[in-house]
Amino acid sequence: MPRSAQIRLDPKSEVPAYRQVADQLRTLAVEGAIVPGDSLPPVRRLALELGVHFNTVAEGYRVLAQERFLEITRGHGARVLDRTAPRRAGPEVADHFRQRMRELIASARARGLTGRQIAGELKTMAEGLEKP
Amino acid sequence: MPRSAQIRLDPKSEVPAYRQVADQLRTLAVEGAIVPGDSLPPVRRLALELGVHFNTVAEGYRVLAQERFLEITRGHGARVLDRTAPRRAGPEVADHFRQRMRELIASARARGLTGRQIAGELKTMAEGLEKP
DNA sequence: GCATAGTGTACAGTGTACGTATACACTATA
DNA sequence: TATAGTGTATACGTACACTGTACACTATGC
Repeated sequence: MPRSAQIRLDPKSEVPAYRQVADQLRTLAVEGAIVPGDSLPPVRRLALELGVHFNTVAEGYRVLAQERFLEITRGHGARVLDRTAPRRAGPEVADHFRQRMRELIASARARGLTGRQIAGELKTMAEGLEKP
Repeated sequence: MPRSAQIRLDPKSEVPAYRQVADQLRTLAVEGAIVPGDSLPPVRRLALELGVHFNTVAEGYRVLAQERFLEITRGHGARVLDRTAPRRAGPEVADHFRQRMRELIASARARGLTGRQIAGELKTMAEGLEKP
């Protein structure tokens, strides 16, 4: 894993630590910051950096292994897989995405972000997705 | 609460039920589907509809009451408040929003949604935010 | 007034999830 | 083959989610 691809845990978050690890690694993989063939740090080393127990990191790795993002082998470490793109998603995936997005936006507005600011963020992300 | 403003729980979700209640009500409030002065259903009735215990719904109501979205009074019920807009958000709110959004997008792509599809969703929402 | 129904609240009990400690099994390498 | 480095398995303490039940407060009809 390139040094630039750092992950950070938020102790105040309601999301459990092992899932933060999984979420952030998945994001890095999808965005191409880590690519197939890359080796992830050993659970003990990453755990030390993040300030948690190595079993917590291992659990995060296992989540991603189950999603076919990683291949884990004893004594060898975790390696990023060349994940075959899943077949076209059904409508429930888009529905779920929309709902979570609505909630996330509502939460941001409730915390003082304006519709204008949020719209700007969304457009920036949309552009990044269309012209990578 | 208008009948059109339905909320639904996903039993398979990793998000606890009481937080699903809070998240969805917050979304409805921010989007204007429920407005100041509206009365929410009694916890026992909503709980029956959702298939959970009324204390679970009550906990969700309390989350929103703490955020100043609701006023709860014994024997009276829960009423939507005229929430004064919070002062301008600091940069950490936007940062947090961006990060969560990245993870949400990555998760959707991992499930088969294409960048094109997601970009379309984002644009639609951005437009909805700018011209309400 | 008073009884009664309707409302949210408090608190204890149960099961589950999270994070940790520790011992183990497998692999690489000298 | 010895040893260090890797992930795995299991047990345990703690906190959390949800429920059951008893309670307190308010509204309403008589």
